[in-house]
Amino acid sequence: MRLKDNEAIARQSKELATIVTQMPVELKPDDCRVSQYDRNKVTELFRELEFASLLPKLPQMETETGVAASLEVKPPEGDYKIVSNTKDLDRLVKRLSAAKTFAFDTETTGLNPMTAGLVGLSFSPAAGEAYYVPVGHVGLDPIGQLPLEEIIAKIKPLLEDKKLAKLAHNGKYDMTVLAQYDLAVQNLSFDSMIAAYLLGEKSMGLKNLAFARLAVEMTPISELIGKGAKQIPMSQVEISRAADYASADADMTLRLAEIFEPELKQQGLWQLFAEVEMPLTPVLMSMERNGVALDSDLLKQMSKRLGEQLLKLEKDIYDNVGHQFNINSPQQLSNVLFEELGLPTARKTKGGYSTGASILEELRGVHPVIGFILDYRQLSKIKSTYIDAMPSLINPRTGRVHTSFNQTRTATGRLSSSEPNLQNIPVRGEMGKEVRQAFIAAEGSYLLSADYSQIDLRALAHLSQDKSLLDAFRHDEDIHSATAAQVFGVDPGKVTPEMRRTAKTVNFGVIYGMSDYGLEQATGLSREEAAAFINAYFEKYPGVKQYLESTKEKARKEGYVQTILGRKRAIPEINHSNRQLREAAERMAINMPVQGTSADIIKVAMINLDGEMAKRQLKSKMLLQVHDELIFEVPRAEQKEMGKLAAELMSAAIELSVPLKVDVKAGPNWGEMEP
DNA sequence: ACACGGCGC
DNA sequence: TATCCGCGCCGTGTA
Repeated sequence: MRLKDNEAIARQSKELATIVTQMPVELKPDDCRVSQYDRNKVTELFRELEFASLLPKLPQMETETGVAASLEVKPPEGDYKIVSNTKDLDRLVKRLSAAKTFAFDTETTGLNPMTAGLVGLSFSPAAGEAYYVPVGHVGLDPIGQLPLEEIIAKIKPLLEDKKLAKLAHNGKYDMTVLAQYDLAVQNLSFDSMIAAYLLGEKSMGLKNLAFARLAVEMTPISELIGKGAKQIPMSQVEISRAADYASADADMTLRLAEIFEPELKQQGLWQLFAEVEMPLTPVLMSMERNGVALDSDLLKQMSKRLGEQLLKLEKDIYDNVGHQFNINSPQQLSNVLFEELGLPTARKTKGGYSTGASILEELRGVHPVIGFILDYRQLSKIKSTYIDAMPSLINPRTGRVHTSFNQTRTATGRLSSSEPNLQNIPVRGEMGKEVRQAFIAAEGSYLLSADYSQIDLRALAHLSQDKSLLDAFRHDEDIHSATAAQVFGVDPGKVTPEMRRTAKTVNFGVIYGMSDYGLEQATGLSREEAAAFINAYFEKYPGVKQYLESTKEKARKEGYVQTILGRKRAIPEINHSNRQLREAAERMAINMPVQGTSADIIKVAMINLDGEMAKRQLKSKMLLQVHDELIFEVPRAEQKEMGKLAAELMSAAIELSVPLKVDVKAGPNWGEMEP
C-alpha cells in the first residue's frame, strides 16, 4: 500500500483512510477508529486495491445496516495552559522537574532547524496536561511573553538535566533549534517518530499517527500558517491559537510514547530503540551541525568549464542530428534517436523509447551522436546536481553545508541524507573526483575516511553461515577473486580480470536477489551462461542458497524479516498471487537483512566513536556517513590517533562470525585521500 | 505531481 | 513467456 493511495482515500473518506492505514496488518475491531463505516464501500475499496483476501478479517458488522460500533475520532482534548509570566514559568519548571519525564516540542519560523528561529516551546508532563511558552511571537497580542533570556535561563537546566527524561517527536529537529540558542538537550529518551518507524508505521507524521493510533484528529498546521504563497511564519500566529496547536503536539507525543513503548518491548525492538536509535540521534545532530566545508572557488571554476564543454557538445549533437532540440528531454531525445534517425529500439517507456545510459551504451558504435549524448548527460548531471545546486545550500552563518540525516526514511534501517544528499556525491570518473575535491577540510585539518570493506558480503557470510564464504573472509581473501576461482573452477592465481568482474556482479547480485535475466543484463553473458553461473554459484555456496530459502520462508510464515539486531521489515506481498509482485517481495526479503545488518553495525560504531571521542576530548569531528563509510574532520595532530580509533571501534562494533575489516584514508579533501 | 534518468552504497 | 537485482535523493521535463 502506497501512501498516496491513502491520501487519495483520505480526501474522500477519513473513516476508510483509517481502516486502510492499518492495512495490511491484521485488522482487529479496535483498529477501526471510526464510529461507523459502510462495509460495501470498504469491500469495494479492498477489491480495487487487491486486498480482497483480507476482507474476512474486517470487523464483523453488528447491525443490519452494516454499521459497526467502535471508537470515535475526536479533536485533541486536554488542559492546555499558556505560560506568559514569571510565576507560571516557575510553577511549570517545578512541575516538569517533579514529573521526571516530559514531552516537549518547539514552534519555529521555518523548516530548516539550522536557520529557524524559536517561536515557542510546549511541554507535557502527563497525558492531557500541556503548557505553551511563547517566546518569539511578533505583533500586538493580548497575551504577553516573557523575555527570551528569562525563559532560556529557566528552561535550560531542565532540558540539560540528564536525570529528566525527554520525549519528543522528531527530537533531532528540536534539539538542533535549541542548540542554536546554546541549549544542549540531554537524555532525549523517547522519540515517537523513531518508535513509529521501528514499528513499521506507514506514515511517521505526528498528525497521522495521532489519527491512526489515538483516534485524535489534530489541526493541520496549514490552518494556522496557511499554505502556498500565502503562508505566514508561526511567529505571526496569535499566541492563543499557537498554544492550542503546540500543546496538542506535546500532549500527543507523550500519549503516543505511552502506547509505543510496550509495543516496542513486546516486539523485541526495545533494545534496538533504546540502545541504538535513540543514542544515535544526538550523534546525527552534531554531524549535521558540524557541516562540511566547500571550496566555492573550485565549484565556480568547474561550473564555468563544464558550461563551455556542454555548449560544445550541444553543437556537436545538433550538427549530427541536423537541428536543435532539448537534449534534456527524454521524450524529444527518443523521437530524434528512434524516429528520425531510426536507431534500433529497446525498452519502451510512457513517452517513447527508453534513452537510459545502458541502452545508449549499446548504440555507441551505431551512430556518432550517441557518444556526444552520453558525454552531455554525464557532464550536465554533474553540473546541475552537484555543482550549481551546492552553493545555495551553504549556510551563510557557518560557511558550510549542513546535510540532514534522516533516521526514519528507509525500509532497511539505513540512514538517508538530503538537502543536500551527501551520500551520492560522485566518486567515479575524472569529473566525479573533481567534485569530491571541492569538499575540503578546515585549515590545519584533514578529512579522514574510514570505510568497511565488503560489509554487506560479510553480513551475508554471518547471516548465512556459509562455510566457503566464512572461510574466505577469515583468510582475508579477495572475495570476488575467490568467488571467481570457486565458480569457474580455476586456481586463485588463474582468475582473469573478466572472471573477477563477473564474480563481483554475482556477489552483489545475490544480495539483491538477482535472476538469470538480471545477470544477463548486468554482464555480457547470455541467458544460459548466466543461469549456469548462478547454478554453479549456489553449488559452491550451498549455505547462501539455504539462507535465501529460509529467509523467504520466514517472510512467508511471519510476514517480516529481520536484521542482526532484530530490526524488522514487513513483507506484505510475499504471498501475493501476482508473480511479479511476489518476486519483488522476495527480493526485498532477501536484501533487507543484509543491508539492514550493515546499517545496524555502522550505527553502533558511530555511537561508540562519538562517545570515545568525547571521552578523549578529541577535537576531531564526525561529519558524514555514507552507508559503509564514516568521514571525519581531523586536526593534523590527531590524524594518527583518530585513524586508529575509527578502525578499532568500527571493527568491534558488533561481533560477527567473520572479521570486520576497515580501511582508513586521509587527505586535504574528499577527492584526494591516501592510506 | 509524476516519470525519467542518474549519482551513491 | 517475458522478465526492473536491493536501498535512497534530486534535477529536469511534462502535465
